[in-house]
Amino acid sequence: MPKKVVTEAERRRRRPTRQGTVLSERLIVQTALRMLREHGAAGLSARRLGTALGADPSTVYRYFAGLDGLTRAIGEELMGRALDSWTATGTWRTDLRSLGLAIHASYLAHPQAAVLTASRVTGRPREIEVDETILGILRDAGFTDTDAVGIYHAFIDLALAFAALDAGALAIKDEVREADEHMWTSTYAHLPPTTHPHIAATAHLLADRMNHSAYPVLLDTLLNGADARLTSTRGQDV
Amino acid sequence: MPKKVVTEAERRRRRPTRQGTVLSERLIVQTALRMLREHGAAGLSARRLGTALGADPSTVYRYFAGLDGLTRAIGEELMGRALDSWTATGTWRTDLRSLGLAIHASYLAHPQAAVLTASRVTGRPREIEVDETILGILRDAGFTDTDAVGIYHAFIDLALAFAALDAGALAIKDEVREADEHMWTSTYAHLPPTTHPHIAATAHLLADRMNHSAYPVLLDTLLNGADARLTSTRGQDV
DNA sequence: CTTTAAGGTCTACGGCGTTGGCATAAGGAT
DNA sequence: ATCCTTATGCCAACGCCGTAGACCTTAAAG
Repeated sequence: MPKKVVTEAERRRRRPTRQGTVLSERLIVQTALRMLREHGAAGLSARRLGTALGADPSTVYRYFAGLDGLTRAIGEELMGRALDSWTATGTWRTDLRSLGLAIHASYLAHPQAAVLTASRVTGRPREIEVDETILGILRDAGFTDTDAVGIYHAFIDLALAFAALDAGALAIKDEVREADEHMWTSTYAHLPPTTHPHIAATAHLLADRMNHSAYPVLLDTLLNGADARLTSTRGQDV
Repeated sequence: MPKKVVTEAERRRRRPTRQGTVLSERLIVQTALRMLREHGAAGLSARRLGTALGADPSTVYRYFAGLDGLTRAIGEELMGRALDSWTATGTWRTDLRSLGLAIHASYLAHPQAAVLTASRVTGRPREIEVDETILGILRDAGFTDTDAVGIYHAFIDLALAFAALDAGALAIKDEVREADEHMWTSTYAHLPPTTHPHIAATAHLLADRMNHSAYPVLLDTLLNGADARLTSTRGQDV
């Protein structure tokens, strides 16, 4: 890499762009998010981002090590927003549930961005903060360290996996506009009972279900399992 | 699209390529899978695929409507392989569990391909076959239609979401080769207890956990929930 | 054996990520 | 106030990419 990427904290000079805008990591990330929202996942490119910023495309490389670095920063931003929108109550189950939903919602608010970032572990500050928070909730609730780590793992991966999956579905809908939307009422509803009896019998229910996320149900299932584990452990070693 | 895409069944003439190979959807999909495995997700391009096939890149467009169409065919292939590798025993819980693991494993066998396809619903035959199978298992087991559809939804989305998430992690590992692999033993292990007490306290456990998939645990959690639901329903209306 | 059109090939377009070199002005030192 | 250094924005260019349209060749239908 010929260009040295300088971290935001060390950045000293703030030379305005030819068109007058003053760049920053924050501005670039937010512009990228806006472009993703407006023009879809394929609408984000270094060149277009440059134009949108009123700067040369290559300038972005002074702030991020390639578009991949920008992508990770976007993920970090979404994770941060989830955390900011969340408040603790002190009840572990309530807090975990709302935190999971907050993460899911934060990503789904920017489906095109989520598709790019949700399956990446970045190790950046806000992401670590989320991890610390989850582990704290669990350990404070009385889970053993082993249980806490196991549940934490399932919890965070479930949230991220469904953020990615549901965002993918949303992003496609946004782009193909209904071409895909009626899949469950078109393709699946017209399968003959002779070859596909079970789909045919439940087609009306499927159409309803499949256009919503399965995440809340699975989250509750996970929390139920954790709850059971907690009470059984309490019974054992207290 | 200037090139009319002909379905495999209607294809009549099989003109060999300049270099002698005879093309088919199947050959193209398998070549693409091999390229993905050997050169990573970025290693698949129409041009490289053409060279690998001994054909002009644009020939691919006679078989698939763009690389996106090829991608969907690859997903269909992976789903088909999962189904072929699976055998029913007649016990709903055993069968669902093994089917879920088969889907997950089939995708993870080709992480780079899975990343591209796992979050796409294609509506192609083998995918529909899987859906019909799952619904059949559940309805035959005695679940009400409503429950069956709910569990089916959670089940298939869980499998696909984790196929995508875990494949993403694997694909990155394959490419960045350990740069990312030791994240949990490097970044997270060195966080000071003062700022991140919970991560610090469980760092040794985290490193173990985070390099494995949370999918089996969540799958079992889901099946537990389903089982409970089944017995409670039986109690009610039998 | 002729005809016809399927299907492989050629060429070209516009866009992409990224880089190395260059110019200029911001900010510290005097 | 002036100079100096160097951070940071700009430019031009490289080698890729997906894919459209015209063309050509040859398998098969009659």
